[in-house]
Amino acid sequence: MIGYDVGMLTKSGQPRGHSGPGHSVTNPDGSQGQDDDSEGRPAAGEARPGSAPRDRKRRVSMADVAKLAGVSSQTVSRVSNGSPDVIEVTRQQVISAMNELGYRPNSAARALKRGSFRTIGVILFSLSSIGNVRTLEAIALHAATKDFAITLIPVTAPTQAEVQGAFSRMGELAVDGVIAIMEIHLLDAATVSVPPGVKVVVVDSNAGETYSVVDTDQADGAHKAVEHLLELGHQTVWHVAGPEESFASGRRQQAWRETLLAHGKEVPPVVRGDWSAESGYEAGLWLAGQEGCTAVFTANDHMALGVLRAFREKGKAVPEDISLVGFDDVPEASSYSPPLTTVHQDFAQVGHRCVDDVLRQIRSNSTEPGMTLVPTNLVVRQSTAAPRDIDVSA
Amino acid sequence: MIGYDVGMLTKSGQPRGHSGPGHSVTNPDGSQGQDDDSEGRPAAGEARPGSAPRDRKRRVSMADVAKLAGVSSQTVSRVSNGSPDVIEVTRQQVISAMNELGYRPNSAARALKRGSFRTIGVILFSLSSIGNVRTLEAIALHAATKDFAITLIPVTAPTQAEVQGAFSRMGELAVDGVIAIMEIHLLDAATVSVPPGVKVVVVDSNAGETYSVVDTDQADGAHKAVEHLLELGHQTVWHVAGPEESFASGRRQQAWRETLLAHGKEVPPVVRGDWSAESGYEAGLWLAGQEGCTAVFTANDHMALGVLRAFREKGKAVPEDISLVGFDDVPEASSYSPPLTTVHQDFAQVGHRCVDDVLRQIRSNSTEPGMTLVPTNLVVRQSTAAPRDIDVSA
DNA sequence: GTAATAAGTGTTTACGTAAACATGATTGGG
DNA sequence: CCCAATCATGTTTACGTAAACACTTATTAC
Repeated sequence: MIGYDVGMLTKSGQPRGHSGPGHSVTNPDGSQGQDDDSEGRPAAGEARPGSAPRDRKRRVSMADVAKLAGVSSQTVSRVSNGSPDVIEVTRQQVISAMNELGYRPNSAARALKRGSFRTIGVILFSLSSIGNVRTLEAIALHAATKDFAITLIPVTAPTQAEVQGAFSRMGELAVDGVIAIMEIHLLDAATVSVPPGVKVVVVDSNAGETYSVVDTDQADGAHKAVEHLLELGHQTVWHVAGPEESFASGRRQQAWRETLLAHGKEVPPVVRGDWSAESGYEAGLWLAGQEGCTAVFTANDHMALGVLRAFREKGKAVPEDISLVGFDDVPEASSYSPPLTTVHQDFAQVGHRCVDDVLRQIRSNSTEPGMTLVPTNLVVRQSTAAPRDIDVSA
Repeated sequence: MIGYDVGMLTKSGQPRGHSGPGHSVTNPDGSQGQDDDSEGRPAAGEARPGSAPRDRKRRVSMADVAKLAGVSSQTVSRVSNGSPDVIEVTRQQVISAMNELGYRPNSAARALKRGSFRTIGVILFSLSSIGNVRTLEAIALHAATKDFAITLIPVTAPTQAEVQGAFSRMGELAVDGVIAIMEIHLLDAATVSVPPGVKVVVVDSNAGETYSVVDTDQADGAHKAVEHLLELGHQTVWHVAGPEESFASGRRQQAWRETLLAHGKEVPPVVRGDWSAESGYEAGLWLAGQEGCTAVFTANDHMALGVLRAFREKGKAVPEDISLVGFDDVPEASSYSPPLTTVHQDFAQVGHRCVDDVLRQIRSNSTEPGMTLVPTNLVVRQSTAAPRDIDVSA
């Protein structure tokens, strides 16, 4: 995966000439080109004798293509939309006219006529969490395969007002459906009104009864993490939770607690962080001083990183003195010291399902909610082991 | 920043007992086959034979509002666009009619008429790098303040064909300008043709003479990193570079080399990684075995994380045995062990400038390229120190 | 051979908005 | 008091596309 490139600074910049002339449709500064049309177009906006180099050359429309190809604009439309009712010869004429003029369908007009934009809006508060980013990426990629575009609707602050604002802008935005990625519980149907007919899917929230929800199976993941530690022989498992406002955090914490109780274990006090590595560090400092703490489950990997640092500074070895499990499986988790045992979230899957669900709603023109939980799996690395004083080998 | 929620486990996990009854759960391996569907192209629409409770209530249009308010639709348009030429009484009538009917402007029609969508397209290959993500976030936020929306145009593979495809889709996409975030040098003007009139800004590439470019001042950052290590008294600085295709990597490497040469230092062989922590780990294993290696500059923080792990495993202490500097200043860098000295990139600034530049081009209707370099600054933490055998205190 | 289809293409129209132009009402200067 | 200027509003039109329908031919059915 890595190579040694001794001293090689040869300005390797240029990726093979690839000059291939072939088909230079457009000169970026293209003063001219654009052939056709020298025969005076009725609109004649060109006049502008004075300075003003407005090269506001009207875009090529179907009518232009139709004229060149010697057909009606409706036929051009049919070709453009792949209608089977066009004879091959005509189709070729139209296509070559399209190429000659560099025709591109105008999506505004198309959307106006069709009443659909083939676009999905994604509302998100922040891209600072790995999960949001990966989910967004998956959404974008999957939507692209369905020929849908993605419009981003950032929300600057996680307040009711902001979210409400984002939703009400929906109505006027060029969007057929909406995916809201919110890790905060702001989506009470009571307080946020969505324009009628807008299809919504929510990631990670409590809006389950009003809108479709897609999410990682948080409880399942936390359960697996805790079970793993208990099976190794730990008496109980401590927990570094995420911020209180986060639903994901809440669900992980709840599952952690329930799993402990189900095994008849004591439930230690919760340490609460804010997802950041820094807060994990502080939590770790405190945990390192707790008697009998041999196993810790942190609600995400970044906090686990902070915990690791704190433990190292306090002379606690991982996993010899304390075992640690994270959540997320960020790409770097395998390079922590030691490599982190963690719960892998399949964000790609989450994004995929989101798109499928909005498209389902758009197709069926209904807003009937569904719920999808994407399973997790535990990735065991080297940050967990049996506790010192217990022998489970027997 | 973190609070101790001691013992407070009493149901605190479950914010508002929202355990949600009812509500069908769709199994991930979804029996609901509706996946790969026939959605591809809208060849034949709907067909919907029987019932079809299409509540296709035509959307409220200006005409409806006009009728209710007893004015012409043009007056509604004026109110909608904040024209000053409407008398207050009339304006209020229109506004209340709007509210009553729940009118929202139709952006398709608006765009068709205006020839502008107030939308910026962002082409990106991947969201896996921190920089891209943070830049995108900044772009989205800043564009929002300018009342522009963001459309995502993901490119699945960093090939010429893909990028070309993305650009030619531009023409038909509802986009007034484009920001391309590409860390790969694929944007030769010769091979990629942009539809005429499309305003382009490129982040991190070599397209400087054709398109506007905005980027972090990579050379400056690398220079600062190397200078810092040399000032501490190290004889030279080793380098873990990013992948060869990356321009950012190339510039950092080049600046590293030039700085060493400027100080008359020897230039050690380059170790090449691929940005991942894993590749950093491998690089670190190799570096740990090199005689005289006391200072390392890695081209990003994640690789530095891997290097740290390798050094720890090889018994090399940081910074006592080897000093280490990263690049990016990811949020967790301060929680590495030890906290990492690194070059901070101001991605927010980069995104901000991108938007400003596209908007400039859109406003002036020119595509005249500009170039903006955003300065970096070195964040000194605890991974760097003077080498063992040198005394710089004098 | 004629009627009934079907296939391929053209014509008309509507989508919702806003620019350009037109109208009617008010004002003010001489 | 009239003409011009200004203001507030109405009317017409065009933006580019695609649905609905109309119109030719060719093909098939009898």
